[in-house]
Amino acid sequence: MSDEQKSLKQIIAFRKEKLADLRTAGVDPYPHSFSADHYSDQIKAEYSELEGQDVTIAGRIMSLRKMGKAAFTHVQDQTGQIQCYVRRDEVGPDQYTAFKKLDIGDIIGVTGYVFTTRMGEISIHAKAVTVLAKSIRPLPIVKEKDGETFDAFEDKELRYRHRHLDLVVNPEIKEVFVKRGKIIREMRNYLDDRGFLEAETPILQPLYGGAFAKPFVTHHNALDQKLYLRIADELYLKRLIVGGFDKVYEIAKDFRNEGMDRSHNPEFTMLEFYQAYVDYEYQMDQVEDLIRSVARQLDGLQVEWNGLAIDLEKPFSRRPILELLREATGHDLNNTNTEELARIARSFDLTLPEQTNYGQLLDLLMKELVEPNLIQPTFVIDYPKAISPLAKMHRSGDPELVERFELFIGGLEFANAFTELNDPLDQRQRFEDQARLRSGGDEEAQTMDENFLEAVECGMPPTGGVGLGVDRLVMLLTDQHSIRDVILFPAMRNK
RNA sequence: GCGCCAGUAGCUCAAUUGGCAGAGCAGUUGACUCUUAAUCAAUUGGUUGGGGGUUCGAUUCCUCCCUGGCGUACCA
Repeated sequence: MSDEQKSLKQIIAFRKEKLADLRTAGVDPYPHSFSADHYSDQIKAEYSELEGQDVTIAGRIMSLRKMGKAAFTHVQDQTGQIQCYVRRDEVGPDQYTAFKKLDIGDIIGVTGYVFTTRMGEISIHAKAVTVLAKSIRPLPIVKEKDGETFDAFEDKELRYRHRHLDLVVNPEIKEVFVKRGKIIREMRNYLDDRGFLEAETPILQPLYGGAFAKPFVTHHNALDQKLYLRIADELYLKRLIVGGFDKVYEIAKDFRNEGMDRSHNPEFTMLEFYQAYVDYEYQMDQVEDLIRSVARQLDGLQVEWNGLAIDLEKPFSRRPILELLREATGHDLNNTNTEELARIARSFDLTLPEQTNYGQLLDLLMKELVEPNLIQPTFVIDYPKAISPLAKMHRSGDPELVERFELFIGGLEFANAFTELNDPLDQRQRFEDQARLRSGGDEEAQTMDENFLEAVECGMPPTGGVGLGVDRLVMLLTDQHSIRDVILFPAMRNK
């Protein structure tokens, strides 16, 4: 492995020597604290007031140009970089000797007055340089001239595996994670302002449910019992609704043991919120409003994503799934059976899985023929009962339809929501139907959850519930096209 | 899971039909008190992702494996 390479070892050995030299010279290379009073961007912004004034900054050495008895260095703090001019006659021979032992990557504090160099760069003329942390492992060095970048650190694998380096060397990516923080904060604010309770439900669950997915399995030693990492928190949050909390939400890490690609990470963040006495129509309004409210905290309601201009301001359209499928296939799918669906799918050259059921076929048709075209925000509504075991029958009286919506933007699914099924007998029946699918080979069919059913049997108020993919919302609002670029430490194979 | 592509120094990349594994930056030593890819001089650094094979000789050809990227399938 590259860590074992001789030349890297050599570099580290040299740095350790310098570290020892510093200690010999009476310099503590790892002091316990330091007080800076300015950030680099602030000094640049307030240059006219600060010129000639003393400031103290702290940060990492990103470039170093030593010239005998003087040197220039760029120091990077949380806000950016600023150049420091260090002159022996100014800082004194002891500090200058110590300074000469420093490397790119070391953390230092600099006190000095603000000035502009002959080349016109706002800089700090150092009066004192303090070593705050010596680095012994080299940083990838990115250089730049006339807007051209040299030796960029851009290997995706290295960036994801060594995110600390990525953040140091490509500081522009910090913006994505700052925005991610804002998005989540605004979600909380939005729901808190409307009287929602933030709840925490189990991640380790004896039964998993609330979505169609394969779980991660683990084992509790003391209980000698199998546990699953949650795939959703739906069933627990609904128990809280039964218990009398009328508005609850959780921003939850969910875990699904499935493939990973640019829109799927095995652990991902989902916002789920449930509100008693409202239906899915109310929730459509609320989701629209929530997304707008979050977008306003960032760059506004006109969003550019993946080269697509997406308008979050116009009312999101609401289209029944069967209507969309009729437009896409030319067939009225009301009252179709599995065989007819399969025939239609084949007529569009879609490859069908060996074993397939009605719900999976509908899903396939949607995915292939409809979803990629749902660029502007669209609520797909009124799903077939067969693929919605937790959603309530449609008020229209159609025995095949439930009150459910999914939100699509840019061809990606962002939310899934129902008027929640609160008829305990119907719910039991649905679980039994799922169990049949399961024994028929559908691994993702949901499992009978007696504890949940018992709760519903105690009486659950009419409820509207929503699940919203947080990572995807971050992707949309930061114009990132891979989920790995909105997750600080995306899942990677063990090396 | 399947398909395509890639892996050479700490970083970014070369290496002709199979013929001594190279450059820039970083590092080391020295010079240099307004530089900014600092400059100048000298210099260190390699099990070419790993195993096996073909060959007098493999970074190059074959094969298996590892890792990643992209696409595709399932899922949000």
